[in-house]
Amino acid sequence: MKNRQERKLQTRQSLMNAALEWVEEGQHFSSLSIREVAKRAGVVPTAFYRHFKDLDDLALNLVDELSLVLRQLMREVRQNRVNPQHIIRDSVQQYCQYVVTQRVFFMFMSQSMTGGSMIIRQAVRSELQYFAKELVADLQRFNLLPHLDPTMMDVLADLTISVMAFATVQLLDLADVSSQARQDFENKLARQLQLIYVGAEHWKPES
Amino acid sequence: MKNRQERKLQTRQSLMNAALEWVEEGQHFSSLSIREVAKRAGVVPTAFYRHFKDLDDLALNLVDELSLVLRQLMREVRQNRVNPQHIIRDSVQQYCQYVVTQRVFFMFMSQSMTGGSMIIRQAVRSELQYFAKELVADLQRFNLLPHLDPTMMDVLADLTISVMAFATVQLLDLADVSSQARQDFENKLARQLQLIYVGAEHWKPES
DNA sequence: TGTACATCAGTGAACGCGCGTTCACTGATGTAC
DNA sequence: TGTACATCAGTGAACGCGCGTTCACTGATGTAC
Repeated sequence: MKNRQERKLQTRQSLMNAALEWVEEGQHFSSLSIREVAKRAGVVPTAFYRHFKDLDDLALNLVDELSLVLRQLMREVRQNRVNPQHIIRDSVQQYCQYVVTQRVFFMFMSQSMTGGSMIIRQAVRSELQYFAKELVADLQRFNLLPHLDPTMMDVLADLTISVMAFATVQLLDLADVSSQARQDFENKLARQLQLIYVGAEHWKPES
Repeated sequence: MKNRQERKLQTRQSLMNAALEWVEEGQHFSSLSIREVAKRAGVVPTAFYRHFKDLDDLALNLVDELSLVLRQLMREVRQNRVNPQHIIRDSVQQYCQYVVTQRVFFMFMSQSMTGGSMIIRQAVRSELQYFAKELVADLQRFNLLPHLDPTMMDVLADLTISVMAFATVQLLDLADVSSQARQDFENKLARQLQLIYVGAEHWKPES
C-alpha cells in the first residue's frame, strides 16, 4: 500500500487519462464534463476538485505533461541521426510514425490549437515555438545553411514547424485508412519540405 | 409581408447567424446547444427541427455557405491582379485583410478543421483542395513555373494552402493585438511563401 | 511500541438548471373551387 | 372575388437526464507524544 501522496497522484493521473480517453474516442475536449471525466476515472464527481479547479485547469496540465513527452520524442528523432542525404525523408517518416503510435497526444494538441481557451492556445503555441528554436539550433550546429542570416533562419524554422503542425492534423484524419495513403502522404510531405530547403539554399538576401 | 417560404429561409438564416455569433464570442461550436442557438435566433427550441436534423446538420450547411463566401473572396483576390513583382506580398496582405474583416467565417472554419465530426472535417478539407486546384490553374495559366512537372505543381499548391491555412489559425489569435504585430506576421508569412517559390524555381526533377 | 489527535482524499446526498426530444396545438399563409 | 379547407412554421408544456457545485461526512493515513 502506497502512501497518501502517491495515491493522490494516481487519482490525478486517472483523471488526466480519462480526459485523453475521451479525446481518443473522437470527442472534442470542450464537450467533456467534470462528471464524465470523474466517472471514467472511477471517482465521485466531487473528487475532481481535489485535483483541478475546472476542466481548463486539467487541460493546461495535460498540455504541460504532453509537452514533456513530445520533447522527448523530438530528442529521439534528432538523435537517430540518419544519412544526411535522406535527413528530411527519414525525419518525416520517424515523425509520422510517432504521430500514429502516440495518436491521442497529437489529437489533444491539435484540438487545443484551435479549440481551447486563450491560455491553452498560448501554451500550445509556445510549445511550437520551442520546437522552432530547437530546429534553428540544429541547423546552426550542423552548419547546414551557412549563408542564411539569423532572421531568415527563424523564418525558415517557423515555416517548417507550421507545415509539420498542419500535416499532423491531416495525418490524424488519415491514420485509420490504408497504409498506402499514409505512404503517399509521407512522400508528399517530404517533397514539400525538400522544396522549402531548396528555397533556403538558393535564398538571396533582399530578394 | 413576405410569403411563407421567405419567412422560413429568414428563420433558417437567424439560426445559422446565431451559431456564428456563438463562435465569434470565442466559444467552440461543439459546446453549442440547440436550445442556446434557438434562443439567440429568437425562436422556441423546437422550431430548430423545422430546419435542421441536429447541430451537425447545421454545421454542414454553414460550411457550405461559408465556402461560397470564401470562394468569392478568393476570386476577388485573384482579380485584383497586382504587380507580378509583388504578387506574393500583395496577395498575403489582401488575404490577411479578409481574415480580419471576415473573422468569424475563418474562426468557424478553423474550429471545424480539428473540431467537428468526420463529415464536417472532410467538407473543410475538400474546400482546401478546391483552393489548391485553383492555385494550380493560376500557376499554369500565367506560366509562372514552366519547368515544374504537374506532380510537383500539385505538391507546391498543397504546400501553399497548408501554410496559408495554418497561418490563418495563428492570425486569428493575433487579430485583436496591435496592428504592428499583424504587420510583422504578414511580413514573415510573405517571406515564407517567397522561400517556397524560390524553392519551386530551383527545383530539379528527381532531386 | 502504543495511543490520541490531525489531516485530507474521496464519499454521497442534495440543489437548481439547461439539455434534447416528444407531442398536441395554433393560427397565418396558401390553394382549390 | 369569396369561401372552405389544407399546409406547415412556430408554440409551449412536459419528460427524464446529466450538468456544476455545495456541503457535511467518513475513515484510512500520517504525526506527535
